[in-house]
Amino acid sequence: MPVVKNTDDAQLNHLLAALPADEFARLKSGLEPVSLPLGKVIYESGEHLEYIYFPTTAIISLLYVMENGATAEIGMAGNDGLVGVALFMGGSTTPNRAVVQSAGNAFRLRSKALKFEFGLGATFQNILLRYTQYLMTQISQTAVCNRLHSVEQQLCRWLLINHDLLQTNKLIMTHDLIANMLGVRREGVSIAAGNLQKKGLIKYVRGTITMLDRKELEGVVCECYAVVKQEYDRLLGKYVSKNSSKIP
Amino acid sequence: MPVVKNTDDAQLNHLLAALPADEFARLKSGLEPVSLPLGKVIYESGEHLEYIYFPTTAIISLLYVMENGATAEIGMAGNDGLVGVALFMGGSTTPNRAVVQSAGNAFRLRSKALKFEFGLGATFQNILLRYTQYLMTQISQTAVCNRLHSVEQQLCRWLLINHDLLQTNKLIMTHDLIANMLGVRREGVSIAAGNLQKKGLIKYVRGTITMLDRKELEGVVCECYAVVKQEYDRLLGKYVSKNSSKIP
DNA sequence: ATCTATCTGAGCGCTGGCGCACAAAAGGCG
DNA sequence: CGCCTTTTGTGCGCCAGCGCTCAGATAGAT
Repeated sequence: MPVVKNTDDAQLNHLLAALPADEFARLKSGLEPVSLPLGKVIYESGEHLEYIYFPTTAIISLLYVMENGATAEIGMAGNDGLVGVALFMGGSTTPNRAVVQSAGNAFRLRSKALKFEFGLGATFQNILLRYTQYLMTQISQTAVCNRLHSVEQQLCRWLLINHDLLQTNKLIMTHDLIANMLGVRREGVSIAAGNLQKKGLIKYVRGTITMLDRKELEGVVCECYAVVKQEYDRLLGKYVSKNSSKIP
Repeated sequence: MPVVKNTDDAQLNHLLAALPADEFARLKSGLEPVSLPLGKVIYESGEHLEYIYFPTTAIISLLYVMENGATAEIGMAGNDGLVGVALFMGGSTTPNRAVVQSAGNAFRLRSKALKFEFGLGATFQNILLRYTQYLMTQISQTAVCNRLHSVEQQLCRWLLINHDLLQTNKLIMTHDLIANMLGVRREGVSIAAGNLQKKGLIKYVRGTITMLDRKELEGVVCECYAVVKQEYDRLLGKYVSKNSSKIP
């Protein structure tokens, strides 16, 4: 159900925007705009994928779901990336869930068209593989961060990542949902958020968090945040515009 | 410094063994056997890679090193895989270290030959990408396991993975080294190992751990172990022989 | 305006893992 | 054979995060 007919918006996604004209031209007709509501499950763990998604304004979270129902986030993708690497990596699916964390739009592309263009071994393939390596860095850093850092630091990191992907500094998200992402207790998030609020770095009321002082947040966050960000620039900087994650 | 002239041993690596005759023939001359001593650093975090490694009897650990020197393992590769995905993914390097965890042999292949064969888009590419997806699963599961499971369970998992990659049930490894891998205290490992020994599942003396009862270990371990193993079979089962990780 | 569901604050007690410090045991080496 | 290094056992005190429970606050619905 295409909402818009033209694909100009596709340029909002940094990866699509980075493609040479001829490669984009081939993909263009296959790019279907979709609107993604908050909470929508893009794909379920182990379910074969049909489409790859290139978010433009939406943010999608990669969630791991344990047997007992506990969840933990392993990565996130917004207009800086894509969702569905398993399609071109060959596995067709992955053992994790993808959920819309912030409502917005995306373009999706059918598996067949994706694989064809990927198989040409040109820029598209290069960008997709580099993005995948970036995603691995994200996941690795999450693993390490889970092991070694406090909830407060992890919350900071999570807020900053969101801020980078959002077009605003307002975040629609309850403590409970954040707790599910971070894989910790809701109370733990409330306490950590309370501390940040006391320090004047954020402000929140019933499901809306406003980031007030980015600089200070960057002072509290652990090294994990910067490492991942730098790796994005290193891997994809030559394709996407500088300061891709700049916020007004 | 080739130790052996012929490359028959290369068949010990499951990924190389899975290649069609013609693809292997092209790679053959570029495969250089190397002997990897315990503790050797294959590549340092951020250092540009020259070779990709296909272990035959060695086990290599992917270690993340924090600014303060703390370490945590994010993945492991033995004869079931390879080390150096960054070479074909495009990044040339990754922000983690690769260390020999169990001495043994491997074959290495120069970046240039690797990229050429990868670029052909045949089975080799397919296997490498599938292995990379498997590695992502490994890392994801580590992230989740770090978040949600006890040291004892993680130790179990670590022992079982090693057992799968080893040709023996004897493991040369001190508690202290294991602690560095798991990113926990040495004492924590000693206590967890002590418990497992009391239960009769393992036995250890000064740097040597013997696995006595695999079945029981599988009873104690968390779900993370099986998930990763199944994903290997799903992604690469059609290429490598069944029960690739069977131990006598 | 009131009710109700949702969200956040706060207070228990508990436990796993941390940091530190030191003792005991097991090799290795001269 | 005795010294010395490495490895493992043990025992503190400490704290972050967990599970549970309940109260207060807030927005949305009726």
